[in-house]
Amino acid sequence: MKPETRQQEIIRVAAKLFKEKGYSAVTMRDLATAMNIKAASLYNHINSKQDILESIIISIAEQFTEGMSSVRESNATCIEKLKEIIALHVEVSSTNIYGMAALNHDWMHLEARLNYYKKLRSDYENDFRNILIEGIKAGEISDIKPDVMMFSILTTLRSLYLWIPKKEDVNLQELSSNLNEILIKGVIK
Amino acid sequence: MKPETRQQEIIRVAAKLFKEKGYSAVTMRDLATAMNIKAASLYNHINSKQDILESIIISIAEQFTEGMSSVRESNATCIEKLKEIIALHVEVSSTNIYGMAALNHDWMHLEARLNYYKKLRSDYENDFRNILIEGIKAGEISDIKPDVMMFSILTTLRSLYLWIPKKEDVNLQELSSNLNEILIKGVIK
DNA sequence: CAAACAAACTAACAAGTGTTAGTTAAGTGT
DNA sequence: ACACTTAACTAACACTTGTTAGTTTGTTTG
Repeated sequence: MKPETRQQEIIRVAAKLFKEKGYSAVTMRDLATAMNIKAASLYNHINSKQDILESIIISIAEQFTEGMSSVRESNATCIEKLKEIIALHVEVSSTNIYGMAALNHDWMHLEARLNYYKKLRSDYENDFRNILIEGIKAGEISDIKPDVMMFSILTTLRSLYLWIPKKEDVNLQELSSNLNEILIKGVIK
Repeated sequence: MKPETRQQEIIRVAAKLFKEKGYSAVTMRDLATAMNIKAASLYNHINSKQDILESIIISIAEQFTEGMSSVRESNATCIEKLKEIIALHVEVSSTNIYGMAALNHDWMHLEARLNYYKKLRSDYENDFRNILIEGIKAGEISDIKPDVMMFSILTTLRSLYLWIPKKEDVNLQELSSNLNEILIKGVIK
């Protein structure tokens, strides 16, 4: 493990502040104070406030895209695929607690890369929906509107970042298996 | 139905803008433009930007508190109570699409009434958790960590505002019953 | 008609915004 | 010893922020 660069450190601290107050409410002076330097000094390491937000969000979005690509190409059953998706969210969320907040709350403040982000998200949702539709065809999954099922599962998974840090001793394995129970048993026939 | 006062109209339009960009990113000039007046003119009707946020959030939070109070005092089974909670969220969310966004994203920007809001929220969650715990004792509900179940159900319900407006012809009755299926069947033993 | 009110306006302010320019000082590699 | 890099600084910029003061205009009410 290479030590964190100053830039990465700034981005990490920024993500934490963004989680607490939201992107728009965090000023470069807030960020500088949290780093114990002056606002102008930040610009030795980063290009702009926008850039910080972009690198936080896009990096996570791409992790999800990659993860979904693995799931898509596995030849597990649809229920197994759902479990893989749950594990993916637990993994990505637990290693990006602060970034997930920015992704969920502040994606609309992306500018140059807004459309790219939206494409990643809608592709992800399409893959998700297709898994559900296949599962319904195969008789593995309840024949309820796939969009409602997807919405229900996905909003829970997308909000994990709110939840994981609350419990002192989150056992991620246990959380994953609890979510498997709760989310799947409502979907499986 | 009395016609909407100018103040209510401003608050309604503000909620819409808050949903799109978040409280902090919406300026009084944005709001004024959306109302087709000048920023200063807003102050004939409202006291401050803060006040707008407060009245949006607190009003909804109190609707949930009231609704939960009905549920608490009914003598239905725990599963029935869960269904009542789902119906409550569908009802409140569908009639406050924009306000729900502010409640979910911008509650931390409440100032004077932040603690009041937090109390309402934690009381609500305690009532919710107690219903689950009772249900587990009574053998109606799976013996999984109640907090994880609550988290899963509640984040789905809290995100309804993101979902409802997407579908052109949301049949709220149907949505409610789909959610009953999906959320409950994963919890019931 | 006169008084009161509702709802808009212009002008301004003090504070805060992201960002740039230019400088300094302490290491690091040759 | 030398240039290079890293990481901080001060000072300033043009612009935007929420908000206040004071005024004008049309409508309602006594």
